[in-house]
Amino acid sequence: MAVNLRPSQALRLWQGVCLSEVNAGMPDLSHRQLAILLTVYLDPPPHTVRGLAAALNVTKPVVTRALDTMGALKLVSRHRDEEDRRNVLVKRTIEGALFLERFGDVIIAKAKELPI
Amino acid sequence: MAVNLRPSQALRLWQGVCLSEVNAGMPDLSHRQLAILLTVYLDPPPHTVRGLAAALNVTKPVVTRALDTMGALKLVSRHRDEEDRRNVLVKRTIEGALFLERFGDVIIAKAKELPI
DNA sequence: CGTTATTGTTTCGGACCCGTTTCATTCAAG
DNA sequence: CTTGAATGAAACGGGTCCGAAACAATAACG
Repeated sequence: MAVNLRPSQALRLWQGVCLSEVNAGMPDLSHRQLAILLTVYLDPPPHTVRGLAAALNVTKPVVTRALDTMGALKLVSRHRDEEDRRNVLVKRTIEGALFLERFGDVIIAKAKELPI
Repeated sequence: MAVNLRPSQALRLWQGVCLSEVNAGMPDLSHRQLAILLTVYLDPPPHTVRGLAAALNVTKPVVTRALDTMGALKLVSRHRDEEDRRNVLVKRTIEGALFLERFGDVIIAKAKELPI
């Protein structure tokens, strides 16, 4: 069944999730960083810096720095590609999976609370 | 009818909208700023700096600076409350309404594209 | 009045993000 | 082997955000 939202529902959903994020003391990831994180977890691997930059239409340093930040938070991990040591492979972590699981739960909860 | 999302749908939705934001060259509003903007447009007025800070559980300078930024973008406007000149009333603008209308359309479109 | 409270703004310091450019490493092709 | 291409990371400069604290301006109260 397709997911159909009305305008006020769409914006209310966004407001509710943004508020949860702010108040939960969640690390403040930029939209670019969140898009990178979600792509790593939702799209099939392998994920390289170049590939992510191309997929999201951002520059490579944006991806590198996002991986620095999210790596420090243990949300993703980096590994050299042993078959082509120029590449860096971005991989998922337990912490990242838990983080996004919780994030998804927030979205689902806010969606369920929406007025009809 | 309640809006029920599955976890993968919720995260896909967020990914799609984040990507649209980044690529559309939309002004980079933080989550706090977006939450403030949405609250001004979705919750009934009047909106004061103090009221917004309390509603979102953020500090007053955060609200003031968000209004600076979004005011420069014409997304909201400020007016002194003539009945109590200590208060500042935050009001909606045409540009802000159009901005959020377009933003809502992006969310709706991404929701409709979600796999079943 | 003069004092206290409330409201919003500004300042300060630190941290982060972004785009561009430059650099180091690694592969591939002549 | 040497040269050139590709990949990711680092450096630079500008801008923004944040929290805490100090600062006006206005109102309320004794």
